[in-house]
Amino acid sequence: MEKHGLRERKKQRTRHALIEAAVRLFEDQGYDQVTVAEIADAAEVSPRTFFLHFPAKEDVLLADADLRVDLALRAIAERDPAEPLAGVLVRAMDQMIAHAWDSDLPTGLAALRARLAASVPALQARLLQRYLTAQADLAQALLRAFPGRLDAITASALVGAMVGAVGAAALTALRRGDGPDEVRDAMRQATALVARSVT
Amino acid sequence: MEKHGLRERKKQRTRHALIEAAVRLFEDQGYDQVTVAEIADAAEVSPRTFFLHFPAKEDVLLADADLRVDLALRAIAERDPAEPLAGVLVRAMDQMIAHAWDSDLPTGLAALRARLAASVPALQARLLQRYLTAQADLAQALLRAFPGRLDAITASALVGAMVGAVGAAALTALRRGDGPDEVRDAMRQATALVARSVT
DNA sequence: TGTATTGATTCATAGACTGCACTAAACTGA
DNA sequence: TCAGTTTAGTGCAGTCTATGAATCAATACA
Repeated sequence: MEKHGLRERKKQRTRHALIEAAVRLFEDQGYDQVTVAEIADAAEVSPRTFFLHFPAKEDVLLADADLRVDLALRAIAERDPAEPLAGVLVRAMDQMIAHAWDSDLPTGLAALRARLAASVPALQARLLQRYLTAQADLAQALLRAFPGRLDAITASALVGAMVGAVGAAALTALRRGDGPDEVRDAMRQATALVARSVT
Repeated sequence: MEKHGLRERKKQRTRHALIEAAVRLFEDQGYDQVTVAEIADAAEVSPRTFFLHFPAKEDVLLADADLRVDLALRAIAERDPAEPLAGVLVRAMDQMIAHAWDSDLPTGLAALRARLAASVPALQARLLQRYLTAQADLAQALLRAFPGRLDAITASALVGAMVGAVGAAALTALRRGDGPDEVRDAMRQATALVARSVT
């Protein structure tokens, strides 16, 4: 999996420089007040290069979202054949929640992203959109894991309910100023709620 | 509530002209291929005027979304005190589903919007964003309607699950080419599924 | 070493969206 | 009917995101 040598390392370095510059500038001045040109400038890189690494301005803050989805997909694929549907679903969601709070918290990225995502519409929208495409993959994986038990509509409705519930719970917790632990608990509570609809 | 005379009527006329022109052009050429300038031109209006009526290009297709949310809100507010939580939720969602299939189907707007929303990221994002703000309103209404029964997290998780499930079910049905009736049934099935998590 | 990749740059351009000054038409009250 | 006020719409200049094309320069690899 690991790509080779120096070239790749350099690429990652400018990528990180862009992310770091963006985070710092966003923290100081707010999302809308910072232009892509300024981010590129702070990272000592051409503005064009920014779009070589990220398809849009928002994505600089969503760099690692795909990774989480892979975790959930693996959780579904590697299930114990005896494990019930509800258990698999909850475990997959827990993977994502846990990873979010493990990997991003130390860097402080999670807090910033949460704050910005709650207040900047463009970012909020892009985040939701990511979740939506992830939903399709998760639903398909679930359908494959329980072929006789589920149809396509039920599988996607189930995943949609999970993601929708967790997202909504997280957002309301964030909006009322809860700390990371409380937000995580709210998300877990939401998964438990939806899990009850699967008997 | 009704604003007075001629001025307001003229304003609505240009608004409708813009919507109609946009829909027609989108249908013919696709969302990305049509510029705001072309829409304005077809509506015989200045490009600047477009943004006087709609905050962004996407919103010309989402003109009536708020109306549906009001229906659901009213369904929650005017509930029979004896009606159980699950019943109120299902009824509120049914209101939105029914209205969508009554008002937009005849005009063909629903089909176009669904098709475009599935393929145009910008539109998808804006649509999701609308759902999100609607969710917050619905959750609040639900919380008010069942003060002792629910907390803020549970209320928003419940609404999130409903909207998420219905949205996902509709999208998968649309993606596999189902007709309007089948899509509506898929949405109803999703509401029933989530309703089971409320006991 | 020589050649092919490829990350990054520069230049040019499209298109969404905004601020501002302005016109003309529609409302208001006497 | 005639002032004065409001406001939908216009025109223009400008900002910012995003993309395409040509090019450079450093790395990879034969």
